[in-house]
Amino acid sequence: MDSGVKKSGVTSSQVARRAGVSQSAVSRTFTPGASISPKTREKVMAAAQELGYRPNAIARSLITNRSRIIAVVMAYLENLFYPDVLEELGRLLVKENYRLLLFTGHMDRDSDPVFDQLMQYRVDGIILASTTLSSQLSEECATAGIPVVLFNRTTERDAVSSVTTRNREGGRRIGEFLLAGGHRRFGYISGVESSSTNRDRFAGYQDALTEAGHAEILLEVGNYDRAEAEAAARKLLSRDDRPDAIFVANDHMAVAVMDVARYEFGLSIPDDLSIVGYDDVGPARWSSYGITTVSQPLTRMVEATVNILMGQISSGEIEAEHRILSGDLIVRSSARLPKTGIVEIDGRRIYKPGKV
Amino acid sequence: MDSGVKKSGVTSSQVARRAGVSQSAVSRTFTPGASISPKTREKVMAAAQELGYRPNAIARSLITNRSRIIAVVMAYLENLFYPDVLEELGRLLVKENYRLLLFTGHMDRDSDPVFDQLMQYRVDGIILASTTLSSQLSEECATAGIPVVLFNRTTERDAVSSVTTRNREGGRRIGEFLLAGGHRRFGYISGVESSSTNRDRFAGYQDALTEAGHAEILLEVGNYDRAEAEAAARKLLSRDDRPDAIFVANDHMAVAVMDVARYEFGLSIPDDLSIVGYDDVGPARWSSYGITTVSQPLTRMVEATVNILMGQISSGEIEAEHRILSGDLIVRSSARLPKTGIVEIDGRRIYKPGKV
DNA sequence: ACTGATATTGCATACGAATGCAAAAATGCT
DNA sequence: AGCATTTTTGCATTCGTATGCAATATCAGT
Repeated sequence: MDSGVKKSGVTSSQVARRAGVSQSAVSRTFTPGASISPKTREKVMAAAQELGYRPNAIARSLITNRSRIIAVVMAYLENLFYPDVLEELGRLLVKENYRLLLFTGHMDRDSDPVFDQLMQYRVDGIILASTTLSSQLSEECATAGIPVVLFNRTTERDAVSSVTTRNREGGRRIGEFLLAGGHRRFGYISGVESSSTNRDRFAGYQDALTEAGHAEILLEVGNYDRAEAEAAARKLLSRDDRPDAIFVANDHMAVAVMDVARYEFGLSIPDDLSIVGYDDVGPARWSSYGITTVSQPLTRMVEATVNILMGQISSGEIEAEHRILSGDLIVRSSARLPKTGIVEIDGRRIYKPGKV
Repeated sequence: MDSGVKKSGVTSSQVARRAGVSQSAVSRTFTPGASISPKTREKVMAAAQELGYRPNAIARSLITNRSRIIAVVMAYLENLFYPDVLEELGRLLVKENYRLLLFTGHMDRDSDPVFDQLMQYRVDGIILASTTLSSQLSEECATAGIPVVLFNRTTERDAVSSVTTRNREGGRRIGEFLLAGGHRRFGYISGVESSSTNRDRFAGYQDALTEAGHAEILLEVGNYDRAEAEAAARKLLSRDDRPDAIFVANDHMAVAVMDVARYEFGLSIPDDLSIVGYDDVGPARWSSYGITTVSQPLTRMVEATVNILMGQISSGEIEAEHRILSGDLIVRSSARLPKTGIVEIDGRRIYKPGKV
């Protein structure tokens, strides 16, 4: 019943006794850079091995005041973009010897419980990747002296760090692309209207169109939600002046919109209708969709996020930092092609007007 | 500089001093069920409010020996099934006042670092939802006295709890369905061959077919991976004796297989080729795919998982428990229909042979 | 008002590891 | 060998909270 059983209640003191050294020696053996002779380290390691000892991270954090835990708040896993982010985050954080505490679920007005828990676990940093999150939460965290990074969104007051892409530029490029493709009636299916990402993408789109004299954009709200996007698509597509080009605020919704267009309205894409998305998420690349979309450089975004956090954690300086990356308009088959401006780079077709 | 700043280093002692009570009183105020008078609780609460105090969960776990953290190991987020699981897990665990520590990434042979970290953080329970995980890890955890639940997989030695669905039955039903649909040449694209889930699904499929005299199944390995599934599909579909029905071990791969069949081989589904998947994950329901598939009752699976964990944690008894749920064969449009056996329940079409 | 029972409170200690400090050991140098 | 210097070691304390125990306060009943 207790042959190999090592009901991990093994403490450093027990190891110390077994190895014939002090508890400090054990601690130092497991603390990189601590002063310990090879000989005692050897002894300690042996004893630790036998007893199945692992340092208790909880106790350690208590005294070091570092939990080595990063909280990730993410309320939107249906959109594959976020699982991808999560996976990449996991990879990087592990490399930095950090753990990932995940908080999911929409916590609209009711953000307090989450905040409470973040605080209770004394996480070393927080990544907010939830578009629907009250921006109040981020400020609270920042006030509490915990490094916070907004992922793929910003707030007006830039008191808190963020990592984003040039959404406005992306929206503009989409507008230009559709104009160059000879479209005449433009639609937009929005994400959550208050989200910075949505606002910027739309603003850029609008910029391009109005400059070209196309003031009118048919707008419907999709809230980044599949079902709502479908409903929005139905509304747009049953109009008499049905648009011949729709920019959908992200690929997650664009996929739904394409399905509605094809299977409910019998439209042929891109002949009857062009659709452009945003994110370049998995399904956008699937043959059934082949969505023309603006890519978000996920890996680099995650790198930047982790980088900011690590910097702030080690320096203790929490100065808001804003990393803005850029993506490309990746040309596939969901939208009519302009005559010029498409270049091929690394096997990907990219729209770069003027730079031909 | 220190107006509202509450650099959360606030301790119970500080609150105690402020409230004019002992540290114990503060602790008791925040410990449900502890002996404390309404009056002092009031005082403590007020002081806590002012100082922005939150009990330090780390310190608390140290003494209670409960971290209220559940580790979730999940190495496969590309398959939307798992993000869905994750979201549901988050929901339920939060309800039980537990936090979710996420470990991602394939840790094939090299499972030790993960295990180490699980142990170091003294998690109260572990959910293993990674098909590629060495079954050794689970045993190690169990040995260490931490409740472990395998999610959507099992091991031979049933020393560790698990939650699964009747995969063998599901595979069999798929076989029956395809037979009833009049198919003649059967293919199978497997998941990770060593995974229990894959083995069971295939075994059931095989059972049904061999009983009907169809001994031969054309088999290719997909490893639950999109790219590999595509390759497998190409192999199967370029054969002279191309199958007219393929069971793909999960929907994640089935989607890829459909794309290859349609766009690379110009096949019409289900006229030229029937495809059946497993899981009933999001994309299976999208109009572009409409995959006929066996559903896995995700919500109930997650409930069962959390339920087992909570039971074991509170009782301290770690007796392996196996919950086996069952799903339905949901009929959509990716496979030819049999003449009989399809019933409609709650708006879903389900294949229930014999029970017409 | 007095007694006995019950509800609250504070004291002191424990949890497991990290670390400043001083003692001890090892090392280098002449 | 003798001394100075560096490295290693152990002691004692600390982190923030929970809790057994004894002391104190509260209350009900007569």
